[in-house]
Amino acid sequence: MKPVAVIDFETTGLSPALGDRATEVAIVILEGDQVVGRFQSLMNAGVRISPFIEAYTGISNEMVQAAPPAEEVMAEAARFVGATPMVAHNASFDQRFWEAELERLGSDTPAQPPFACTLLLSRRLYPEAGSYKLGSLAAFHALPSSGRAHRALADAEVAAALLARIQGDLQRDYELEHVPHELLLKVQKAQRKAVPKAIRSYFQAGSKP
DNA sequence: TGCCAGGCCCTCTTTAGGGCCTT
Repeated sequence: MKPVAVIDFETTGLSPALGDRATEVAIVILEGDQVVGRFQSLMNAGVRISPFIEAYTGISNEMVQAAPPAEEVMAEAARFVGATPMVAHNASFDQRFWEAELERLGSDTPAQPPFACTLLLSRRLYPEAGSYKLGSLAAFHALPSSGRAHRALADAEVAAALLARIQGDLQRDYELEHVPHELLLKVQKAQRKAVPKAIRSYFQAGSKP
């Protein structure tokens, strides 16, 4: 069973292109349905946190001022992840911050496959869920909660539990031994009704389950 | 100067608009 790295960022806002920066990162390594590694750190990017964000995340200016520099934390996070394929909830958000913060390091980082996304996968697999917020999906699946929502490690743990659920459901429904990252990417890219066809074509193309 | 996300997905759609989701 190959590991995947489930990541969650807390940030000062929605867009690194508009100057927003990461304030906290957490990474959970998942093998099958088992968590085998965790990384979590606040980071100091030298930017102010707005009152809205402070209330939303519980991360204050005092907390990040006491944290290690963002470059140091991101370098350590990159070493922790290595070449492990990555997953996040609404992954386009976390992937943008991952790439933007790593780009600031100025060093070469290993090429990685695209992030798999538990939000896109849930839209494909659970059309009856209604809401696709991380907390709503956790309630829908009765996943265990682990700490304060909107803190990086708690959200990464919930996203990892959601991914384990998704992988388990795919294994059961399609009689798979395991669910490769590449298959998750195929499924999240397919239209909802085309998911079974996408899975069949993945294995007919010569990939082994 | 002032303003500013980006991508997905549904529908009263495709020569578009608006809601959702992440902080």
